[in-house]
Amino acid sequence: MRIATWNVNSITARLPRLLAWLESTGTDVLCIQETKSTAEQFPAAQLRELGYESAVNADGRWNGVALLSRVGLEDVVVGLPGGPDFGGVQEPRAVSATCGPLRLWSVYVPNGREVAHDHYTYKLAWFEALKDAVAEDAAGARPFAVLGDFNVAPTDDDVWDPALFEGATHVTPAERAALAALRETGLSDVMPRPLKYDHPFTFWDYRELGFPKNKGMRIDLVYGNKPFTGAVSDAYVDRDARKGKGASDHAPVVVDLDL
DNA sequence: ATGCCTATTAAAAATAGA
Repeated sequence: MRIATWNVNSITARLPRLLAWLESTGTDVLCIQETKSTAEQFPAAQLRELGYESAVNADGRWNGVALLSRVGLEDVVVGLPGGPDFGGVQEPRAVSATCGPLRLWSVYVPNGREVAHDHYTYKLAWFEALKDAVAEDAAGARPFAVLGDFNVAPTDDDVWDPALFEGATHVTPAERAALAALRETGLSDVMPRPLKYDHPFTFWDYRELGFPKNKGMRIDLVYGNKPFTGAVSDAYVDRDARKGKGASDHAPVVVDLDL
């Protein structure tokens, strides 16, 4: 089975690429982030023509997540139970479902913006709620994984120049401690292979030649429990999907499983 | 070439991304 996670930066703008990518890679389950759509605008019909069912949590121009599956999609949970509000609302940043033998989450962790910003406090609270929400499944016997845009670089090796990130979000001890606490529930970071260069970056800014100069970050992660990681046969970042006109600023992380 | 930011909302400029 092949599963993947991809921050598409607008499902509407990315739809032609997304459909072609699903067909060319033969992906069975895809976790999507930043649909930037309402649930009504989500192209469920076109995806169904390709054989995928959709579980969507989306409400407008920002955020939005989804799960696509052609191996079953059951017991869908929309949202992060116990998750914090921002601006008085629960933003659409999580959806989970059972896809064949797997229990999976698609998550879009809040960015944080700046360390002094309310959004950063919100980010840490969101991580705390995520940890509590997944703990039981993480410790369970069923293959389980949280996939998505975590908006944290787990180590200094996961940014192209750690010195440039001094004092910025995505690299702070508190954010990395939140990741460690999540792993403590029984999850491990499934490290993908880079298909070029030394680091499996998953995001490159659109500005200043980020991609051609490989000024990237690894912030799109796959956190799986033991039954999940034990079934992993390969994992890689599909950097080809970041090339050319009309690309997202994130590349997909692909995981192959012996399941 | 992998190439100097993109998407949305809304009708110009603001917001968000990281």
